[in-house]
Amino acid sequence: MSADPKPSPRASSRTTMGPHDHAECIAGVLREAEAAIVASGARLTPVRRRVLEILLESHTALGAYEILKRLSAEGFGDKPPVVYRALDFLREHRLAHKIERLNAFVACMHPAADHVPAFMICRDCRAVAETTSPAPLLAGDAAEIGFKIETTMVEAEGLCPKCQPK
Amino acid sequence: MSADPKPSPRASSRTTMGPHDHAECIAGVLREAEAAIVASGARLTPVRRRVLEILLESHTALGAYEILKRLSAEGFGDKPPVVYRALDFLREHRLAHKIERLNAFVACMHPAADHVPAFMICRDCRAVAETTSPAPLLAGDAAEIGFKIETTMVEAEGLCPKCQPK
DNA sequence: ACTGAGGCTGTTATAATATAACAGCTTGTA
DNA sequence: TACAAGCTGTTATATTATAACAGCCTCAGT
Repeated sequence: MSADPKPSPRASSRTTMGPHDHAECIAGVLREAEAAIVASGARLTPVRRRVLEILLESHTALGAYEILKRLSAEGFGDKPPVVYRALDFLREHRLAHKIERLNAFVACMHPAADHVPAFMICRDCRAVAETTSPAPLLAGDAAEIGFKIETTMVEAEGLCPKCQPK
Repeated sequence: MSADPKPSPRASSRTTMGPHDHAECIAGVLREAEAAIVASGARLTPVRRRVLEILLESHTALGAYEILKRLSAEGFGDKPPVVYRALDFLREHRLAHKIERLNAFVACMHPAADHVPAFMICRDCRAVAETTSPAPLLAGDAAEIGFKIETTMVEAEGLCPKCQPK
């Protein structure tokens, strides 16, 4: 772990839901992301960096074509592979996750941790809260049938505080 | 619970992976499915029943267009809405699940139980094992931020016993 | 500075997945 | 019989994603 001028907020409290210092949040994640990528020998190029920023700035999960629209408005390419490639890169480096349920993407809120992502997805506004999974899910069942788990994801759908009826 | 001439296998042991009496498996689930649907006042029409059977017969998750191909070969409609509507119906009645990760569908292996589905998905052959989730996942985190969970799903990807290298 | 290798960006084209909207048929009921 | 509800089938289109190739940028070795 590198020295951190200001301690970043508890990883698990980083979500797009509820009150938080968004700018600080973004800066913190970007710092960690940059460090992780450089350490791995890969390059956080302008498109890739911008896609990560767009995801970080968003309070909801974004579809690929939504991200693409913003990229092309800023002078980057406007064809699907541009955004899908950047997303693939970010996902390979664990800086972004795909919310399968929405066919949409979010920035990872704690890139430094090797974790099993778990999401709470608002079906109304698509806000997404990421926490890490509380337990080695399914490990017992997997062992029982000889299945070898490589990645796990938990997706819960419901209503975020804002979208709940009074 | 209704009287059962032969006790069906333990619900959690019903998967498309590993050895089991497939015909018995299918018959058992179909019986439970039919009962649940009749009880709810809905109708298990020929297309719907056939889609459920196709899913039950399969040892892997099936894409909608794959199911549609089989339907149309048997004289049912050959347009996407035909299969998507049947799948929607089955999912509403908890007789089928969508594996978001694969954009594919599987029959529910324990339709009688109100459960949080958890899947182990082979990335090689797409076999899917369903077990019920071991715990009220995320409940603590959800309560903490005021998120109201409606449905949860766990998807683990990896290699099934058959597809693992020796 | 030159050059080749690898990797990144941008493009064309197309594939795969999914839904909206409407017409006509079937089924149960009065 | 005749109506209402709901199911099936259709046309058309939207949305999400990938294959394949061309050109450019970057860096290491010279």
